[in-house]
Amino acid sequence: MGKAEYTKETILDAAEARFADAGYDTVSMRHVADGAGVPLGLINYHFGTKEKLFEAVIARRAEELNARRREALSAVGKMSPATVEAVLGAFLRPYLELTLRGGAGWRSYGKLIAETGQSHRWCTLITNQFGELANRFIDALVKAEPRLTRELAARGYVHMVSVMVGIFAANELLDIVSGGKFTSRDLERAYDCAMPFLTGAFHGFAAHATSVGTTKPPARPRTPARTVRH
Amino acid sequence: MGKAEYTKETILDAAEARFADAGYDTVSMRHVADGAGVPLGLINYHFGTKEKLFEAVIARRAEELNARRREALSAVGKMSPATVEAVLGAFLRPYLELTLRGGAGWRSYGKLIAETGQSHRWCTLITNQFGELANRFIDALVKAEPRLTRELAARGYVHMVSVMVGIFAANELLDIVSGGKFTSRDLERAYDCAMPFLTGAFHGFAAHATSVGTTKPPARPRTPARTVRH
DNA sequence: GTCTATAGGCTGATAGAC
DNA sequence: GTCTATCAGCCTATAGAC
Repeated sequence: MGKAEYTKETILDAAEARFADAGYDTVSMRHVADGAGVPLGLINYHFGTKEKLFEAVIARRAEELNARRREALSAVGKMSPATVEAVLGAFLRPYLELTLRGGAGWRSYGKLIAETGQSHRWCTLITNQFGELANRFIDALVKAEPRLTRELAARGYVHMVSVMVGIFAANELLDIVSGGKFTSRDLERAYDCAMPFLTGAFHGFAAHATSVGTTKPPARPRTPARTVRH
Repeated sequence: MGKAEYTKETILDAAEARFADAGYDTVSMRHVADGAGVPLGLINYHFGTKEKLFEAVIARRAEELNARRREALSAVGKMSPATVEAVLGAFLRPYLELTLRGGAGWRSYGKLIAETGQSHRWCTLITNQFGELANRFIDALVKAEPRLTRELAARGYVHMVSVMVGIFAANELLDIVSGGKFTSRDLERAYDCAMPFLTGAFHGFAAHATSVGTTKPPARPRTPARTVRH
């Protein structure tokens, strides 16, 4: 690695850590420069603007995460029959493994994309990086559970991302509502629990596919009984 | 309403709308002042700091939302037997109804608490306002589905909040992964689909309660087969 | 309570020496 | 490629006239 490359990586490391901890807006270019031990001007020289720096942070590790997910999904495709659970695992487990055992950089990155991925502001950036695989996972979900309409599979995928984000963003809601008895910091445990939750959710979707599965929802009384019937 | 009260409400209205649209950090006190049509100094006079202004925005409508949820939960408690679905509806439907039919202010507020509620930064503020009811909903979930351990009920509650947040934050992921075929803007439809998803999820939790329900997870092989067994 | 003016500091970005 | 010095603008918050 050339010296310039090394400098850029150092800057990206510092930016990644700071952005993950404090968020894009509260972190200044000076904070990043201090964290990386480089002068301020060097960051603009290498990355142009703050926004481009952020995009570079997101992009740096995206392809490896995508590759691992692609690989895991491919392995699932060779199963017969592939289960919904296996498809969900192919999406979530690479993310979990890298966050837990990929080192400090991946730990920051995992938190960063969780906190970034649900904001309207960076939606196009995130979907540019990770959206490519989304439809292949949705395809796999429909294949594993043919009762799913494409709409329900897509909605389920989005919900799964929401749950994932909630787990990895470490927002401590679980700690608070459980009075500290359970902690959101144990990601292994969170994963083990999220899995039956999500598989159950998709089974619920499949079971109700006939009643909610049309693109135009069936006419239903407006005020009372908004509830979907069993 | 006195003139000063009216001024404060006007400021809160403008702050609510701006914060919901652009986020706390990107909105300046000057933006709020311009939006409200009042001079900058008046905001600091009435609310002190920007952070306190934000807290006042969140607090203003919190009690009404809590009251409606409390009422709905109380009605569910009189059902026999209460269902998981009914408990979830008691949490989600007041939020949906106010967002859809409470006027522009509630529409902004619904978006704002969705975008705020999942961030680490405002976690204590949000749980101060909405955490009180959380344990009553968790209690109701356990009562409706006694196979749930308290841990699973708490985790399920948190996941439900994540899904809710994903729906109301309008981050357009659904629009993108579905190629515009389905839209995240139709909240009624999103609610109707989220309901069977979430009830299925809790049923999945209940069915797996014996295998994942202990506080200390059972010993399980580290590298392969992280998957929870059926 | 309302409004104006301004203090004091931090921001992203750049020009220019080396 | 690296580093220093600096620009111009925006920020929150406040002092003081009315």
